[in-house]
Amino acid sequence: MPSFKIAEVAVEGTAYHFDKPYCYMVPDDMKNEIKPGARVVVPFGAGNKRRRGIVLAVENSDDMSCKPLLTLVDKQPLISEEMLALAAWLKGRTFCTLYEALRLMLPAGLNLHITKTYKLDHKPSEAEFLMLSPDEQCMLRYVSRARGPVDRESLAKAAGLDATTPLPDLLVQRGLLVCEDSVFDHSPEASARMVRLAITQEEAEELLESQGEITKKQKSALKTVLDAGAATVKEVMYFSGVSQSVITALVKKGIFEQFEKRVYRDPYKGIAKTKSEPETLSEEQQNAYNALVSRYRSGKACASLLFGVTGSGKTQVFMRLIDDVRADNRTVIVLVPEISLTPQTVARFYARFGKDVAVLHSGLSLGERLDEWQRIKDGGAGIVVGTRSAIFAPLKNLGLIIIDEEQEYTYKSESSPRYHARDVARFRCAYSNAMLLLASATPSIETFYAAQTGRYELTRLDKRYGNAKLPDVIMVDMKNEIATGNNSTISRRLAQEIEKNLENGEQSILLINRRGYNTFVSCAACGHVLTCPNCSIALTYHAANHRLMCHYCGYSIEARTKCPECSGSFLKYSGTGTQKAEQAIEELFPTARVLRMDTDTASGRYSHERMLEQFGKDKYDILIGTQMVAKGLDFPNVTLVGVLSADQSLYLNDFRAAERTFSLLTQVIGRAGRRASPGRAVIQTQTPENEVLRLAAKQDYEAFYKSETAFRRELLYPPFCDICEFGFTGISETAVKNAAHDFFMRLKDAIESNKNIPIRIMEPSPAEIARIAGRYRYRIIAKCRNDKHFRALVASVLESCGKSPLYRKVSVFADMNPLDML
DNA sequence: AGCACGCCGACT
DNA sequence: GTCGGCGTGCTC
Ligand SMILES: [Zn+2]
Ligand SMILES: [Zn+2]
Repeated sequence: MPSFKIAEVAVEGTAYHFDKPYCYMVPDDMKNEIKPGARVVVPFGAGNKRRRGIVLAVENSDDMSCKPLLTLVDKQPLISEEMLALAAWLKGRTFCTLYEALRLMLPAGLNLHITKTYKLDHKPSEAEFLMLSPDEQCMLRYVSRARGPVDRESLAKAAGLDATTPLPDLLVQRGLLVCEDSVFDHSPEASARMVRLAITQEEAEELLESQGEITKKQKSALKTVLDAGAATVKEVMYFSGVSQSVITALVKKGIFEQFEKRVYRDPYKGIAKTKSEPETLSEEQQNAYNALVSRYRSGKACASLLFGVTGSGKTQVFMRLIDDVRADNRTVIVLVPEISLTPQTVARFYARFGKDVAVLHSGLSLGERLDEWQRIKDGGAGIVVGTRSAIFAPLKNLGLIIIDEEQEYTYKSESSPRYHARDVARFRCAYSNAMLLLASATPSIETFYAAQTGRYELTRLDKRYGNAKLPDVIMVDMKNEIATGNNSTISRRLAQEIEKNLENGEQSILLINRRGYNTFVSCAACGHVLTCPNCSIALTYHAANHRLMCHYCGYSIEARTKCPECSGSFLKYSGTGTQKAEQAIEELFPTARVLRMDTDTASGRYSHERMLEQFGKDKYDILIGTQMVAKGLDFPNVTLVGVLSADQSLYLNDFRAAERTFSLLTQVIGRAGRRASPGRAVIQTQTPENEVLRLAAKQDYEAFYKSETAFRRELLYPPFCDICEFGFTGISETAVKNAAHDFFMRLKDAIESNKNIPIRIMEPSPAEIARIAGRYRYRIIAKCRNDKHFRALVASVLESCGKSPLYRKVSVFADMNPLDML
């Protein structure tokens, strides 16, 4: 009987309910080269649209019913067997599609591009040509001169029209052009772009004066760039309140030009060729290292928690372990939160391990990222340092995965595939019999629980370097402050402490968790709160650009003085953000050098870092900012930390609010005591008696852990159960609501017929933020046990609802153990 | 998500 | 009689 080669392919663009490996016939000319892990292009669906795919397996079969592959892109597989298995695992765990999972494992630069293109159907006759409009003639001439098929945009451009013109398709209808999908191997550059004037300043000024030459929004953007000289696209959007399309329009008109500023310095530049010697470990470090290395030597997959306060020298322990693992010729992944992945961190690894280190993070250009990825895959680097997605680095023979600051939320992906890097790390460690090492001073409750119950080994490292003392913590009751006539966001006590620091030439850090100037604006007459038209979120006033902004969808309008509801002219601006706090401090201490740091001041890739560096060099007295000031670099001269309001993050409607607040406060308070003389921390709150605040003040993680686990055991929250969130979003509220209700019924039915699966589901409800960017959001929360029975139940419900018309305009997702419940 | 197939209304 | 509405089902 005849036998064919059949390839099983993960196809792009499938929905969950019809995602599975699809079989394709392998044409003879690809027979010998095709291997699992290679990219292919396949025809899919009734229209045989070309789609990207990844070969999962190659088999012999006599089944002739399948379509043939169109293109085999790679002769050598790009994705290893381990990663193919990981993709299947991710699908089972996170309810994504196979292709979505596989995409995580390839750098963006290897994404093929399939574009609709046009070419001549036949050489047009003179008569045919003369029948056409001048624009059409223009296009036809362009196509006949081109070497290959032409994409829509260049075609439109050739005739001086914009890409939405229907002319190309009209020419197809008349049988002059044919349309096809073409595959391009290299993607256009990503969008971290800068713009500057492509015309002279005088011309720009003339344009601003002119009538009708450019639109009002374009003028606004032009003015911003004229003032700034050059700016990132993001900055222009922020300061002129326009969307990206306005800027691209100006680029197309030849008024702006785009250029790429290399924000990254050459990673190897200035790094000594000779490797730095291992530092000697303190006794405590040595003990921790001994414990960890003997666990690693077991040769079995295992996991450890290194519970160590910041500044206890975790990194030296990591490096010694890495030495051992590399000596065995096994490889290492080190994950760090985005904010800690600074040139200093990187330089430390380069200095110690040289070119054996590869760095993967979002600041690399597409090309740089591809180069590093290739180098890792080829075995040119055995140590990968990076952020969340580096967990998919194409290393072979893994021996160790380190996740530093393991409680950080950035390790959980917020979009599909909704994976947690920690879980992926566990998979990879199991596959390679490697060790997983989690490290933190304030581990997630789940992780510490696992360490307490023996699933992870617990190793401590709790002496601070040089025996630095804990800071004195002063709680300030803001209720008293208001009662005694101080309405400022800065309490008298905090002001005194800042004053002291200024006198002594010591530095202070102030944490405030909201950006902007005022956090909301309301009408004194009718009480109307100004909200974003696309989101159920109050608009924030930004003084820097005098606009009201939405932090969720980017919407902004010019700040106003009249109520849009009742036209009343008393709009109350209230709530304090970083900008207002900065102003308050400047008014209180006019001579102090104040640095503000939030996502608005720090938009360039390295600007945070540069700001922190300046602060570290004593160029400023006071640093005010959001979370980002709590993490990252060490500042020996900081002796005072102020938390302007501990309350808003503490009283969020989220069972993890306490954990998150504790972790943030502990980190920021810890910043005040990193040298011999003890520092001070001032915490402003309406509830000074709150236990979480008290324990954070004492930096007592274990007491916090005890009280928090008691609470979670009582009310059944992780780690005593798992939580699965089902999310529903869409433009129409009734459609979203109906879908959520239907899903709820399906879940109930499924539970009814699987009585042995422990689940508790809540009625569907609007999400905490009921609408974002024009989409309504509903959700169902389930308390469950994340085992294969439960996952199979979820998978079957998701599959069944994909077929129902109720879900036509609604997107549905399942998120296992989401980290924030907003 | 797209696309084809199929079964009812109103319009030449 | 048939053109086109969109409900239903399938994607190797
Ligand atoms: Zn009003
Ligand atoms: Zn918005």
